[in-house]
Amino acid sequence: MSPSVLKVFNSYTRKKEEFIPITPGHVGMYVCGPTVSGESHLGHARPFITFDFIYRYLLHLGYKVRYVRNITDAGHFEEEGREAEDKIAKKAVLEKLEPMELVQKYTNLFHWAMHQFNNLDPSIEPTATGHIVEQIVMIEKIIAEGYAYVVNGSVYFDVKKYAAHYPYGKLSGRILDDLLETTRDLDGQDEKHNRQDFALWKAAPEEHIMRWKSPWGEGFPGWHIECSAMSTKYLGEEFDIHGGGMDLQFPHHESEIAQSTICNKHVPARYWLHNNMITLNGKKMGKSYGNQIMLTQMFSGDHPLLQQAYSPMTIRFFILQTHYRSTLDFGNEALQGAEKGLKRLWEAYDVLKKLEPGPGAAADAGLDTRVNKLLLEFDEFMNDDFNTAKVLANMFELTPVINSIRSGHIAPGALSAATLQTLKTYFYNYLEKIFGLKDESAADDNKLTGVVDLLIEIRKDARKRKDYATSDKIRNQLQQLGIVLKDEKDGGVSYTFA
RNA sequence: GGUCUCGUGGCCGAGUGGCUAGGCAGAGCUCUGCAAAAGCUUCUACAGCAGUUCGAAUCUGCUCGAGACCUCCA
Repeated sequence: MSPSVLKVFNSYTRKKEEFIPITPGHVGMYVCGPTVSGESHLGHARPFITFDFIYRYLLHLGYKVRYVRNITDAGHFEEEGREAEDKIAKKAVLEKLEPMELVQKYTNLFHWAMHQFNNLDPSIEPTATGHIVEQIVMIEKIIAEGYAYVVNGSVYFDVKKYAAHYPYGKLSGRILDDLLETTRDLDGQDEKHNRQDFALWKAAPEEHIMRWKSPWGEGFPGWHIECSAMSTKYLGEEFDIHGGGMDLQFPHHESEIAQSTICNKHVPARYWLHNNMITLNGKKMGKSYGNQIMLTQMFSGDHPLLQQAYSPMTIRFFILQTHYRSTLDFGNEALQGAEKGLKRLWEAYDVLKKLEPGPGAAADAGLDTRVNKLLLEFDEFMNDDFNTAKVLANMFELTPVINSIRSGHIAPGALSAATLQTLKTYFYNYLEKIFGLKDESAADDNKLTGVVDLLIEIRKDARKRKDYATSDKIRNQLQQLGIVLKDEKDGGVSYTFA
């Protein structure tokens, strides 16, 4: 079988393309991070888990990856054209907190959630407020190039002029004329030459707390410029992958492209990857829809729509079971299905780790071949635009094989030693290294496992004496504590912590 | 209104012309002191209509339905 190459769906060209990094062996990846003006909800989990397994897969392929994910802590306009209220400043007033205190609080919470999900930390996590100077420099350059204009201390990007020379709207499939017709009629837009122009810098009104000095007076940066400035600074004028949610395609990413094209003469990234949304009853989960479930609520189960708590790994697995470019509908039944499926898969993985190869060559050549084929497909599926769903399907097909070897339905020597080793390697690589799943059920307390082991010994003795009352008592009481005992056929006992 | 996407069995979801997706739930059987787990077997699909084709969930058209973006948004 010829080794397949990584192909990714590029939103910019709307095609699956072979992934070829600009610098061989190295990958620069920028992913739009959170706005830390509030708590993260379930929808936010999707992009960060998605780009985490993409990051992990690139590492697995042997690339040196610089993964940059920003923290948007400068806030944007709540309602453009109106009083230009800074989202973060406004909330801070409500909660009577310093803006940076609020930013820190939600940044910490975000980091905590990311670690719950076992997401790897990005290589660099720059903040918008820490890069005001870079943003100002970039804006000056755009003005110098003639693609931005200053009005009353604010700076706007001239989209109309840009569109006359460059393919504006290519990423989002938009036509400028359509935008002209359909852009909402908002108040106070008189500053802009054209409605679709966007702010690079906004003059800060008196009450605005977050403000910085600039050549145009005191103000704060527009939303899109931060990503352009920070990606350019850390990844260069042209880098490999730019990621984010599909809802950022327009206007955010389209604007980034315009800014970078003027400043750097390049579309910033070669491959644009966008994950789809998590929906609730078919509707996108989001603040404005009022249908969001916070991550802390997911983990605790404390929400009217939740029948139970769902662990971070359950959510991660739930997301992995779907292709990242498909919408994923939230539901208790679906989450519970994911929880059980993950448990079954993980238990088989635990069994696999302990399997010893049988003597000699594969006793069942047909099975041996089938197992190898399923394993090799893992790489093919991942190379085909990160099809984690198909990899997991193959894992589930291998699960009965693993369990059958353990239970004796399949002879231990049915698989060759080499195949068994490959099986172990692939499961480790995919489950732990690439998919980033981890065991949540394990007790992290040696004393506890010692006590459980002791109880199991006592129960074994009881069963030998056919003292089932005692043995059942031990099993039932432990179960009430969330420790589930299973009698194996070979006389052993395994247990899991709920 | 404009642009675009989607509609798969009880639930979640793979899948771009022919071959079983997979998970969860349900049913039966085997194993087991009992239970749990596991193994084996099994029931529900491709929104509707028409067309292209030897053959379509997969291509085309229409109808119905849902959603996304056009404003902050993962």
